[in-house]
Amino acid sequence: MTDNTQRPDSGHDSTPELPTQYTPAEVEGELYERWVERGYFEADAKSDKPPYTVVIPPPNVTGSLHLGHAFEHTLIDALTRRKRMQGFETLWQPGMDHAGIATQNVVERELAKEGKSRHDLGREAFVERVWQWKGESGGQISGQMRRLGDGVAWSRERFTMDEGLSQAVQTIFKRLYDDELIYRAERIINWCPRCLTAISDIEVNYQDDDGELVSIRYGEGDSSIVVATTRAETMLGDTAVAVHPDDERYRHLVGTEIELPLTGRRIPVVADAHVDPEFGTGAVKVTPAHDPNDFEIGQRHDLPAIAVMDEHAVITVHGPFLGLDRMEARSAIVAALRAEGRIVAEKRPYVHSVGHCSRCNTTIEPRLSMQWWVKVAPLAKAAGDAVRDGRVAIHPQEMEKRYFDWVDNLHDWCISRQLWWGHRIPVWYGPAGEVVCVGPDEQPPSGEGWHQDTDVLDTWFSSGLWPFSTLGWPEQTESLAKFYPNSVLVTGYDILFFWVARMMMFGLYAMDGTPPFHTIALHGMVRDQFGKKMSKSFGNAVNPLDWMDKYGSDALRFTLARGANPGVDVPIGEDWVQGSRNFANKLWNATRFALMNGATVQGPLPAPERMSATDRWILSRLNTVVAEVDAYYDDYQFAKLSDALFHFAWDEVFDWYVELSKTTFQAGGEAAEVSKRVLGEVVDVTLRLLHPVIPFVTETLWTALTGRESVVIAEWPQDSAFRDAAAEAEIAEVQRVVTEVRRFRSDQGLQPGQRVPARLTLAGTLLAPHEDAIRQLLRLQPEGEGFHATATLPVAGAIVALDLSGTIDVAAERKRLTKDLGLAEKEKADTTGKLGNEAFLAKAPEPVVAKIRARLSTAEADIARITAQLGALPEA
RNA sequence: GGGCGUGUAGCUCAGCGGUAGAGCGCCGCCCUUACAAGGCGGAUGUCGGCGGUUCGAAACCGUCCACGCCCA
Repeated sequence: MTDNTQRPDSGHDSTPELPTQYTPAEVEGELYERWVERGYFEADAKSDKPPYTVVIPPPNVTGSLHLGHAFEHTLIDALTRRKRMQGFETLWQPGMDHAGIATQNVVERELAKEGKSRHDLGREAFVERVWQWKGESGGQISGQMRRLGDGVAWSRERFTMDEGLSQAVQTIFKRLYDDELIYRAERIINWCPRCLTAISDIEVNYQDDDGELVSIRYGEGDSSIVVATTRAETMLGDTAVAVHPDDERYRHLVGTEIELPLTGRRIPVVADAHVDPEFGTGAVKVTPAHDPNDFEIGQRHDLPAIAVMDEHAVITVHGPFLGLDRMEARSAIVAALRAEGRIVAEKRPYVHSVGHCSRCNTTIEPRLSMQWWVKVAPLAKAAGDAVRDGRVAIHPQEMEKRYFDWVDNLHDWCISRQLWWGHRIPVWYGPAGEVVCVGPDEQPPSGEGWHQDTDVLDTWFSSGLWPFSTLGWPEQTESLAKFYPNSVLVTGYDILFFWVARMMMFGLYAMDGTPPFHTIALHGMVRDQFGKKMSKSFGNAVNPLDWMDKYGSDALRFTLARGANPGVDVPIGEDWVQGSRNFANKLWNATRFALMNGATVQGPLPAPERMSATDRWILSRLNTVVAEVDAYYDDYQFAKLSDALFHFAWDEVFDWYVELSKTTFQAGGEAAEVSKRVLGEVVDVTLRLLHPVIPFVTETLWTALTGRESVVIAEWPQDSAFRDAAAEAEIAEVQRVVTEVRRFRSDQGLQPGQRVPARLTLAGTLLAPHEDAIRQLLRLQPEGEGFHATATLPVAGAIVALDLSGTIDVAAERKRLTKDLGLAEKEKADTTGKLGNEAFLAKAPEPVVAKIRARLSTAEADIARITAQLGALPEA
């Protein structure tokens, strides 16, 4: 790794020329390429530094960078850049997942344009075609991550379909199979009739749709029962009607058979405790092959399951409805029933919750089918326990509840997909009904009648292995030994159930009970500037690349970081990005000022005795901020740390320290030399503190200031423990007097630049050493001959007398003073009231009482001062 | 239906038991030699409603109202 020492050619005899405005677009790309070339982001498994490992929840190979990625990556990049500066061997692992359904969809659409389907190509050629697509147009996000500045170890980039990761998949499948945690079973699954595959429960989105609720009379006369349904087409597959066992209305019918309309079939009436007697008529139709609840009722009562649709959700039952799509069939069947006089009631629209495919939004068709499953109970138990017993921490902690609710109530996970793109299930079937699961080092059985399962595995089956498969598992690699477990997983709370739970289950299982990460840091969703969800259809989605082009990557990153409160959604608007750009520009110009005035980082800091109170104040504050920022980082409080740095840099360093130092630099001499070193220190440390969040502008400025190689490999600042409360109090007085007099000047309508003769009486106050600076900041001239004070402002024990040449706006001044007097009197009344309350005096802690006493005496002093000033004003 | 969460300045949000804050926006003055992507000054809130606990409540408890999210 490169040594971060002074470059020989970077003497400070000549000040580097910086333009007056910062143009990010000119430098960002070049800086990033330099960082990568120099290998700053690579991680060495042989290093003796302590490891810090983060995996990116692998983005989808079909995707491109959106604000959600930009947000998450900003947080991860900030964490890892700081750790790298702190001397950790830092690995941020990049890569993508193969996104089975999404990718297959993309390539099938391409084929469709050529008038072909995947079946025209055949499986092998199709998969070949997908690889070709991936090579040409997949993985755009990798390039876009460079734009953002992500410090990832590119040489380690992985893809879930890589050879090594596929080995990992086969290995864990075999182990789980041998442990009887993977099994094959026929159940009702979520079927997408467009994607033509099963999907898992969490890939189904429920939304309220307008449907119809139709009440149908089954049977005849006294033995008829009315059932209500939103899915009339499934009645063709009904094999029972169910009622609650305690329901008096139907007790006499339980055990009898009634006729199922349109079919001529007779079906039993069964009693099942799961039927809600309060809902509708209290009787439900039972279609075991097309509804998960009905399937269970069917199991309990040994009912046949009659499938009435094919994989496209087209009716397969012979008769007038054969070949109709499920929606067409619904209308046709309702019409036929109506013609028979069997429709008792119709409610339309009937709003109810309907499942949709999260990939294509097609309505899910529950379907009875043979699939592969993971038995999650023992795995989920372990995943829950790891958090319960504190081996894994969730930030913010409130999110633990959601995690437990989820892992403690997990259903078995359907992992087989009827796709061609993905990891093919390593199970072979033999001619005599043999089933053989094949491990990665084994030869699959061959010969007459043997064939491999045609399904592939859920993409999450492979991305769940990501925290260790990327490190070479199942091989016992150096990287695995060095970098597992990961330090932290940073991801959105919406992903808790997707990747997080799976990574936890697989990590604990595969790595002998070692969880995949110590900490799960959850962030919110990016929203627009009004807090609305971003969506293409709503038209408020933003392409982060546009904002990066316009304002720079740093501006986007800083805006996102400033909004990042743990687990809370972050709104973002262009105005705010602009504000962040302005901050970067301010930083730029402040550093320019420092360079123009000879700020230096050479040599040790002067001893405190040699420094002015101003120097000691800013160093005291600087160290306080270092400590604050560290605490916020350790608690994943990105908004807080960004805000602390923003305010320290702008409100304290730029607005006050830099302004105060101007007087020092003008005067020259020893004090100026000391301040040059202090200013250099303050800017240097501030840039290093900001670097993890805004890497580009800080790199440019820091290298210009220090002449060193790169801030990426600079040391993270440490709190030197230097504090100077006296200096802080002294500068607070300076700020107070300057602000007071500025306010007076503004009220009096004086132009900011207008020089005013003044007499300052500062003797005996903390302000005495600061007369020059105060005069400079307030544009006060020395009192010349014929000085005549027309306004006298007592503040902080000092007196500032101004000669406004006899003209002062008495009305404006009286108005202001009256307002201040009112505030002071209210303060006096409030505090007097509290101090007159014996219960308060008896029960409130002493520091609080002391504080109230201090406020009272301040208020009284203010009242005396202001009253005197008002008395001294000429009559209007 | 079950669970979680949120209502604080025009907007977006911090604060979570001891003087109501920030960013952006707004008003006024200013191109003061680092910066107009800037400087200085200013205005703005019965902290959703009602009860309670407390010496003291934006904060804690109860309740109501209004939103939002997740799960079924």
